Amino acid sequence: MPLITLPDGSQRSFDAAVTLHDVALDIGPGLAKAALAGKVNGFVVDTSFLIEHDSDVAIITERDEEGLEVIRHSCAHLLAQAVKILYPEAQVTIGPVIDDGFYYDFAYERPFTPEDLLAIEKKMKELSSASLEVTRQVKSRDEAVEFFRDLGEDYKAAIIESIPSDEDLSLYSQGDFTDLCRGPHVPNTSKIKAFKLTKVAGAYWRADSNNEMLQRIYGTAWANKKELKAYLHRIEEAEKRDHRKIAKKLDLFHIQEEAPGMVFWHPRGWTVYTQIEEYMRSAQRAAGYSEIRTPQLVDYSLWERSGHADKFGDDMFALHIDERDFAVKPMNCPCHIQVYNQGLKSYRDLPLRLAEFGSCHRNEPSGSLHGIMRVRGFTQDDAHIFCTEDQVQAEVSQFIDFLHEIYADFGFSEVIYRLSTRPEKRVGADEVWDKAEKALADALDAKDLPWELLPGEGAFYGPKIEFSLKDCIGRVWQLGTIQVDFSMPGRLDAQYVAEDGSRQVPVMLHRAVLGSFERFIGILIEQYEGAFPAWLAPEQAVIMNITDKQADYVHLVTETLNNKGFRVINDLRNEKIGFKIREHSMQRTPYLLVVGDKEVETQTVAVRTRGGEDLGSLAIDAFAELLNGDVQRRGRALES
RNA sequence: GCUCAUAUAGCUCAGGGGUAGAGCACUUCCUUGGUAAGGAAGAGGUCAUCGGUUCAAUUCCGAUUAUGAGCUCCA
Repeated sequence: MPLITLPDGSQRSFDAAVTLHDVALDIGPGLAKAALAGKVNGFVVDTSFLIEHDSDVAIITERDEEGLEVIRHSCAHLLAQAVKILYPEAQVTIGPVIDDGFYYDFAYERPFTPEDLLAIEKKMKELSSASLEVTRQVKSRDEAVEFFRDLGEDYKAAIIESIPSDEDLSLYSQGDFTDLCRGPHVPNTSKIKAFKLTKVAGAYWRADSNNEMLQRIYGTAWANKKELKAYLHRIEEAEKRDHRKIAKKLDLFHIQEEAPGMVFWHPRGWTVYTQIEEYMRSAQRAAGYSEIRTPQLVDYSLWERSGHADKFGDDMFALHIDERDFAVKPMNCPCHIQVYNQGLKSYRDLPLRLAEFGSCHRNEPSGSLHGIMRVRGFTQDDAHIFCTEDQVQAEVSQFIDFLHEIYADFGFSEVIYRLSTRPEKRVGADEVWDKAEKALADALDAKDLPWELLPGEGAFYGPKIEFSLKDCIGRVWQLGTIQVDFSMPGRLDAQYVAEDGSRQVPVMLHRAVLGSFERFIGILIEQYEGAFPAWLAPEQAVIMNITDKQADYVHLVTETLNNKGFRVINDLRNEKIGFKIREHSMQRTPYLLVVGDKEVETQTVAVRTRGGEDLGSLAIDAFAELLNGDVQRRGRALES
């Protein structure tokens, strides 16, 4: 006699056990038709789920977040079914839901081509139109292994074998296709109405690069065609923000074949870069850091002592000159310890904060290079804080506040926090790692920040907090970090004299706010779509004449504004004003100043924003004040 | 590093076994025009590199390098 309580609090009782579908039907035939799955006492289940006891029940439709997930998951099965029909030798493996869609990995003798993808998608549409019923059955683990072995699905059998033998497993079937799955799934393939296969790529079996490569097909699926279309449009728009495309249009930098993974900065891009560097320099000075500069090329023995040669050696550029081995520095920390080690330090000197805009080179795998987001030569806003154990948490806490202030100046608010703990390849004793990991977790908790744990993802010398942002198409990039290091100072003989006169080893905090200038600028370009706020813009204003007659006045205004410390250029080309406005608007110059006879006469400039807003005619001083206000606000005020 | 794809003018791209194509940009000339493209003419390429097949390769095949997507790895 189950008594069903619905989300609105209303109750319905039934004489006998009922399926979720029956409950939906009891509420209304429309709902029964729309039902994709349901929630019984908080667990998402199929519409065929039999309710035998009093329960809280909700019907899930395409309008629920969970409904969309069910659709995507079922769409992955639809993909697998289509592939098995078209390419019977392909073996199925796994097919999970991801952001905005799903993928499915197949083992197949050859890679799928874009043409294959079209054929598969066509078959999927056929299967959806065929309205195949999706049914669920339960088997014991051993039965399931046997079932998939008989089908020749060795990967699937291997997956099941790694599940404890006393567990029962659910299998879902549609047509002749059966897959192992926890579920739930849509009751009928016709519920999968709006989907598209997006790309095909290799992916390692069980995510291990030592294993064979499988063929991964990605797709996206939505509740209806309209949402699918909106998604595809969104992706298209996002791709326009790609920092590589914008950088070319705005002449910011380039990368060429002779220096893979290294940036050639052009005047306009370098202006942005140096503005950021100057800003960071003064912010750091105010926060109690001392700036230093250390060598790029250092004898290999230092990297051996620091542990880099052992744990990081494959990623370093090493060279042999005049019978000596050197390496280009991949990190600044060992060099910073050398600066620390000059002169005996007292506990009174701590915390000692040494900062460097340190140029580093790492031989990153060729396949991982990506625009200026992932390069081989980059500059970190790096610093190392030498302190006592007791000072760690306060320093971490202070750093997080500092980082938030800086991100706010750049207009970023949605930071992703992650704590990475000890990796397999590491230096230092486990007790030391325990202490370091706890210090970081405590600092985050004390600020009540939401964070995600990444076990095993820490640096080889210590755990870290990562501060990440997303790029225009949703890829997450780590920018800032703070890492506790109880190991390297000891390895490189850093000491201080404690209050009691004893020699102690300081703790070292590695930290960066922007991470690398290169990556950070890449993110900024995408964030602003190239329209940098005035304080960062390569050129803050351009002054244009209508005819040659105003040229002298334009020169005068240009000089006046540049003398006030602004970055202003002029455009005296023999072109129509509309042409110049179009060009400079596309170059994203914040202010376009037009000068005709009228402006010369009244000693003004006609001000237009890059967005097309007409601010009227302003005296030079008034414009300077306007621009100065923008510069002072930095990225905190949203621009029109 | 792995899988797949791509590489043609400064940029964006078309083409195709036998003198290489467009738009924009560039140069010159005309035009001095008030808020997102004024007009005309001209110049510009060893078709990424190295090999192979062929009477003939920029085109077909292979390797290399770089780039792109994804995987793996990391700021």
